[in-house]
Amino acid sequence: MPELPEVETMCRGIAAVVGREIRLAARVRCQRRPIQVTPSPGEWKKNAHGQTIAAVSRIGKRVILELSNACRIVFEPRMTGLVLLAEPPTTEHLRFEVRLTDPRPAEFEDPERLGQPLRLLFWDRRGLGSVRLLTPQQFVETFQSGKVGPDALGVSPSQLQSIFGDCRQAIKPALLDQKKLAGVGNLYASELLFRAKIRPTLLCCELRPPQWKRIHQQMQFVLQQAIAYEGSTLNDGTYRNALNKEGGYQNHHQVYGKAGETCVRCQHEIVRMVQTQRATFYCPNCQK
DNA sequence: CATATGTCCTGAGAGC
DNA sequence: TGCTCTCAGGACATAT
Repeated sequence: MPELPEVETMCRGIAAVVGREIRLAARVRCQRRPIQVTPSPGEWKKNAHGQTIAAVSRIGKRVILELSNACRIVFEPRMTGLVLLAEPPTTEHLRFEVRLTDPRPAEFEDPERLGQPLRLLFWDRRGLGSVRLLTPQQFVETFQSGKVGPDALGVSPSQLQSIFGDCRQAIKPALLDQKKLAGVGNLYASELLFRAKIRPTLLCCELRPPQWKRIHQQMQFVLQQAIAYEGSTLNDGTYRNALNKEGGYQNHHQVYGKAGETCVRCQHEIVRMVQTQRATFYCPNCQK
């Protein structure tokens, strides 16, 4: 479930692609039902092949490659998508490949691949993700204001309050609305509200400035710390960084997936509930 | 417009 | 052991 920290880790992990030229960018044939790849192979050839990757960036939970012709390649991992420079976890779910010019940086040297170009891969077990090539105009239309909210790591406490303050939704499902705020997903929403000592069911319009300040503070803390640990690899082992290594933040979760366990602050039992069809974990004693 | 629900997908784990 | 069923949730389409 790549959220902001996992997608940021992917971006950092593929920084070596910047400055390289795209030799080929195409779907990989696999036995599974195909993921969404747009536009047509002909358009990919016209607008991606031969272009240099000018920059790697992130918009919310998407990885963006900016090309020298100002087109963008957008990777959307959704539930199980991975952007990799290493060999994928399985060849079965390999979906898309970007072949880049040599030489590769030394840390990616693999004797078995000598003489082959550096490959940037998109792997997706469940196949809910997508890969898109957007023209500059399409890129602006896709991400213009209103389509995606400000980044969760770039907002101020007062901005947070102005985004959510009038909302009559509960705070936890509201945090998941990417049109309001980009980057927070189901796992980190529970974690940050626990640390902020805010009950997930409180309506946004009931929250006061001191509470928004705590939410802001713990949102920055949790997301930054999760980035430092290269994201969370849950028990299913799906999430990996760009070199196919596990993240480490799952060892620092305090409530997510911990129903029935003891609260680290007050020893009360952690509870699982469902809000808008998503699991929420919290401590009923110390989240007021 | 705001908020809620249904849909896609695979594989792990539960229960019998 | 081996089968069936449920569940996980990101983003979008559709419904209220």
